[in-house]
Amino acid sequence: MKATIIDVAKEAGVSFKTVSRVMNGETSVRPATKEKVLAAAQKLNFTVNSAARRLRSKQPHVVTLILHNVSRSYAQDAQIGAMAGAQELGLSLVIEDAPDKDALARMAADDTLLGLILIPPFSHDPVVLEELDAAGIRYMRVGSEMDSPGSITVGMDDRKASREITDYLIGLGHELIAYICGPEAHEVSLLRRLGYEDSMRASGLTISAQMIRAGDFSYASGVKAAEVLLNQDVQPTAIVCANDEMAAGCLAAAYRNNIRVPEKLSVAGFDDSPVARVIYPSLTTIHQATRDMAKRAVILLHKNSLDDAAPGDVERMAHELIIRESTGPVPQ
Amino acid sequence: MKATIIDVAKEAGVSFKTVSRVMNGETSVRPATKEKVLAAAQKLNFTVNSAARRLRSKQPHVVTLILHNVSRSYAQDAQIGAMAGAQELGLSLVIEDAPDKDALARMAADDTLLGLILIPPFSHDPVVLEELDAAGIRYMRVGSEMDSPGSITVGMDDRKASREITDYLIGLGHELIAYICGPEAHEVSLLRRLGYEDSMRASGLTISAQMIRAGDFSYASGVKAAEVLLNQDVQPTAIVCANDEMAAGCLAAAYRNNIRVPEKLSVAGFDDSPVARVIYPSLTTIHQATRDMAKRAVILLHKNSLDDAAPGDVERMAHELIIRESTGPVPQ
DNA sequence: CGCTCAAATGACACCGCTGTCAATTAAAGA
DNA sequence: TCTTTAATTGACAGCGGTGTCATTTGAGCG
Repeated sequence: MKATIIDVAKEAGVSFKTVSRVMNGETSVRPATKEKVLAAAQKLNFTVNSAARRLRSKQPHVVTLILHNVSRSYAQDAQIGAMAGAQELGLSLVIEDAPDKDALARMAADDTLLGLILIPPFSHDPVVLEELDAAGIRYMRVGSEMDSPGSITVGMDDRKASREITDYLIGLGHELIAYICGPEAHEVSLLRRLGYEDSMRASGLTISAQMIRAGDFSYASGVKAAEVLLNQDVQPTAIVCANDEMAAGCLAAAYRNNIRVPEKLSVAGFDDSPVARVIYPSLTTIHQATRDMAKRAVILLHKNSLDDAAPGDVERMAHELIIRESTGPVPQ
Repeated sequence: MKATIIDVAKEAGVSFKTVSRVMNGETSVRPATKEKVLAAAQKLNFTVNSAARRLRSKQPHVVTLILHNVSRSYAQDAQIGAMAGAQELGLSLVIEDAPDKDALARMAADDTLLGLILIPPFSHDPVVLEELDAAGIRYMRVGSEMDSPGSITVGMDDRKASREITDYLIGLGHELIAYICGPEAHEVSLLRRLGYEDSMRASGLTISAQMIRAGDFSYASGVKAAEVLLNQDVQPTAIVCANDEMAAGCLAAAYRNNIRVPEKLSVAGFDDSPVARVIYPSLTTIHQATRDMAKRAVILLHKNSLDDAAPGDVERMAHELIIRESTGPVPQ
């Protein structure tokens, strides 16, 4: 039988209300008392019954993660990270597909809802954000830099990371470096492209429109863009892609065109998705801690609901340049 | 404000206990009364407060998914599927790393625990199963065929699927078909290899020890096994792998040995993991509905806890042969 | 038509915790 | 040392359901 707050109270020789206070970290408990209670709780292996707590205190405890394309690797990572965060805090995680007006209204009326976790593309969709603000629904954005009144974002420095990976290629001697963009609707697409341009500019290399191709994060779009790049008059010696799937597409295009990677062409990705490791050659890429970001977002959402944090903040997680086999020195 | 059982009772003109009965599907309620209650509940948009229900009725509501290597694609899929099932049933999902004796004892004592979901390799580890049986912990296995007293399994027919994909290659004219196994500790490894052998035998092809190589489901082991196969005196024209990652490794080895796939060599995988689609050439493989299996496992666990289902059952989910670019006719 | 007995319904306690507010204690000031 | 006042602590109700058991209802039958 599981110990209750009353058992602990008896054991510690205080009223059960005091135990409750300690368990909730309330300040008005004398240190000595607190100690006693904690010891008793430990001894009885006590943990609060969250069902009872939820029933009585009407504090919201549901975090809803809004997902659109569940199969994408970052969506999965976000889900897993968010779940870890929720589990740690004793919150419930609900996964919801892009909610319609009706669902929003229901959410706004739901006093158990702590808030939403938004990942791209929702996290930087002005329409969505506006609707949420209008409905008075709290939310936390993952992986977006765009400011929005009253919302915090957990992200990474996409622009800087993109610059780093381009810098790395330049360091290898490359000068004709092409870039395959993500979809324009994604804010990160812009940031990553800007990072590439920052790097090129800083090294005095020319940024040519011919070397920048549109993509949409899909493998197929990577293939297509690379085919164009590899068959134009001035061919790149390196291609930086806005994500790993498109980089995988580049590799496929190179293979079909009999261009060896990395001997004749270097290819870089972004995300460090699972594919980066099991493709040949394995991808040089940027590792992004999507899971940690999502987890952190849940934690912040929870904290935020307690002590109203500063709005408009961005919390940045570290990224890491992962060097693998798909990049090498510029061919002679 | 959310409607309570009492509101519904008033609206329907019955006692709140009757409403409770209806909400729990108890039989001793007259159809006419039930109708009234349901209508009232609908009208007030009522749903039971799960916190209150959990508090009072001490029925277990926690499902724990045992995971070891969270990053594996099937582990992620299992997690997402299990979560979907839990959400649907209003259960809580907890993720736990390989539990030690201590953790097991705690689980056995935890009367909120509905049961465990086990995926490979735990799901067919006799030691683990025995410990669970001894501790009296209910569990549900995903993707394992091995019988175990009192447990049900949700799986697929690995052997048949493996035979199908080999049959497909034979249909393309291949006769020298090699096989790269999964780790021996995994039961599916055995089943999949047997499927390959079934197919070879049925077509009157010789099963040569030289053509069967050990692997461990990792990319690296796929590379290694393929290197051996592609450099021995009698080289295969097709390689069947026990999973996609090893097939990706084969592709890499083929590339390094200048063997074009599928022109000179066909490669088949198993799982239809995300990598199968974004690799070049894309992998012919077996699609396995891991998510659905895990979800189903949760649902069965729940049902099972109510009406003690028949033990030792296996519920099979459909699989599908996915033909992509990595396989082709036998070279002339 | 009254009686019996199972089926249907209701009354009420209580699950384990938190909110409210009153009671107690200790610290500080007179 | 005795108030005064703030800091601690405790008593008690009640969150929204379910379990137990008593009560009412109505179908079947003599």
